[in-house]
Amino acid sequence: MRQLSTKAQATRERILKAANDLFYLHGYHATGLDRIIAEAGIAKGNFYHHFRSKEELATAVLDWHQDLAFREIDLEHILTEPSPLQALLDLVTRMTGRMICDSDICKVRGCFFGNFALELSTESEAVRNKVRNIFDGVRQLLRQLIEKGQKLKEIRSDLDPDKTAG
Amino acid sequence: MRQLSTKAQATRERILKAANDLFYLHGYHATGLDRIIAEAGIAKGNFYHHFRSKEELATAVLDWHQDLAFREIDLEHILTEPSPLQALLDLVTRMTGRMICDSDICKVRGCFFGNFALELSTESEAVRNKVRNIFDGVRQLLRQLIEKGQKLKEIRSDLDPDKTAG
DNA sequence: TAGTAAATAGACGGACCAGTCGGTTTAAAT
DNA sequence: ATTTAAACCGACTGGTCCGTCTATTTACTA
Repeated sequence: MRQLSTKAQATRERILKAANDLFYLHGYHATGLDRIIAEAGIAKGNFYHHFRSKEELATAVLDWHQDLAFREIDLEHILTEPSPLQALLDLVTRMTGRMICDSDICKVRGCFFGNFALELSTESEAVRNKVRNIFDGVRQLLRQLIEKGQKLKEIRSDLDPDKTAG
Repeated sequence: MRQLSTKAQATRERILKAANDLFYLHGYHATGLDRIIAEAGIAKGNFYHHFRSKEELATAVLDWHQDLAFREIDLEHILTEPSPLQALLDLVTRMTGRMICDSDICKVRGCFFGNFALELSTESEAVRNKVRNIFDGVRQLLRQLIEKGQKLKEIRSDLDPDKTAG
């Protein structure tokens, strides 16, 4: 990754934040670039200085959102929680908690990555792969917690860890 | 509903079928009208003879798909099945079965209505209401089956039928 | 068979789309 | 102070979007 000045980094961050919110609210196709740059408060040319295309922005937003999600879910806490079963429960609670939206018109806004995949997985291989990697990561995390819980006798040992995680 | 000749009905059906497939595969916004009418083998003007707008097509497709789904799920069988528990299991199995897609690039294509809602619920009140009605219908069906099962002692009576259905 | 409305056709328009490009400002390095 | 490149600007392009328009064919009805 090339070096960015703090100001340029802030610009990039504003773009990602704006795109993240708009994509989540209206979807990828329904969100025009003009709307994103208006929200970010920058000009068109500046956007293309930071991103090659809208698709590249999409993948960058996926990364950005993953970081955000890990922070909000407090992955650190999940990994250090001594009881794997408790860790699992916390993890699932927080993950599902991120998919709720208490507005008049919708109660569920779904999984950010899943929504993205639904709209783009048939069009963009880059997005498809990125989403798959993210899901695989979550699956592995779940599997490890299950295995740990089975060793500590907190979780029934007749369950197949991988399948249960899936 | 005004009377339609058989041929016009067939045309309408072709549009619905094409839109249904394309919307499900690529999503609403990613599917242009030109693509739909090409698939249906008709001209633009003909489309607007049958539908006022793309949005009206969307709601019509929702109705159309609901009919299709009820037929494929064999609602008749569900309602006449003597054991409510068995009926419930069959219903859920068939509903989830409709959300699978065995292609290389995706294993899950999700719920047709849910996908639609995700893309359009923030934009179109008509679509939002229609999807809500459909979901409410399914919820009521589930609730009735649960209540029936509880009367017949097939289902634990300490469950709240409405919440469980939800 | 004449008349009429439904059904079909496709060229066209204005809006908006992602993306480009030449030019300007900012800031760091020499 | 001069140079250089990163950062930024916004008008512009070609294409696609949804939807409109006029014209023509089909089919029923009187």
